[in-house]
Amino acid sequence: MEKEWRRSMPLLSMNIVMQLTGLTARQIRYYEEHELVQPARTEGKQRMFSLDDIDILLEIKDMLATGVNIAGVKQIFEMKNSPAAKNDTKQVITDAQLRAIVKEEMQLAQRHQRASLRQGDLSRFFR
Amino acid sequence: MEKEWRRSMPLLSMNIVMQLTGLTARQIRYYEEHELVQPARTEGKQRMFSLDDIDILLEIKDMLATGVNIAGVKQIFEMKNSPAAKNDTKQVITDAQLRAIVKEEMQLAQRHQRASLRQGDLSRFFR
DNA sequence: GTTGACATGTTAGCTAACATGACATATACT
DNA sequence: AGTATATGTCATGTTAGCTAACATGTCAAC
Repeated sequence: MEKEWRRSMPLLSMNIVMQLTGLTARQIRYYEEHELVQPARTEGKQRMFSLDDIDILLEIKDMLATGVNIAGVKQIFEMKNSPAAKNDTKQVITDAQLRAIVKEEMQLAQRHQRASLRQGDLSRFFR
Repeated sequence: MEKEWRRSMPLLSMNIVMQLTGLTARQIRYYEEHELVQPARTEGKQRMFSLDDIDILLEIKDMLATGVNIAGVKQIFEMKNSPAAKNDTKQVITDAQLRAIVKEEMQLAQRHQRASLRQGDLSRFFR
């Protein structure tokens, strides 16, 4: 309970954070620009980082090194912080639709008419 | 219980899947290449997709449209399927380390020696 | 206060690679 | 027989992520 706010206490300057993370100032600002970190500011607008911020920065560094891009990192962070998000591949096709599709498809195949259903994007029918 | 295997039953051909998802064959193969989908195969090596596959493909399409890249999509999928992964920003810096850092930093600042700790990447000490 | 290191926001530009397209050839379906 | 798919290779546009550079602003110490 005491450690908690100690970790979120903004006491590290840009300079130190650069050393701790191995990131350039430009990179760090870039990540902030994309809302991945929100360091506190002094009255004079200078960034002050907490330990939590450092953790986040190191995580970003990790993921980027893995090949994930900023958009991906953001998505993953959101996923971590939202308790929901647990939905396994949401069901976008109902069984009824399936039956219709397959039936339609078979009819078409049988009639050698690859003209109607087969052309055009049907994805709009789903989700 | 019956619907389950119906959804995972591979019965859709490339052609249909293209219509259903609005993706090109090239795209779908590309995603498979990156192990995001694993469609079944006929004896003649032709892909046969299940409804679950379709769901996955639509999800991929969604995320890519959002700006997430393949690596990100993969990461997110893994995160969904692994029960753990729940770790909020794992602690990479201990309080002891913190004290050392800050102390060191203050001493250095005081002595006007911006030469020792301040240069070099310290990120290797963490994680 | 004045000084000198450090931060800031902004702009401009590089580069590497991601995601697709396109084509060719071979094999599989019906 | 004729379309649909497979696989592989080459090519391409776009843009994400970053560096470099600048002019201005901040902070601590003397």
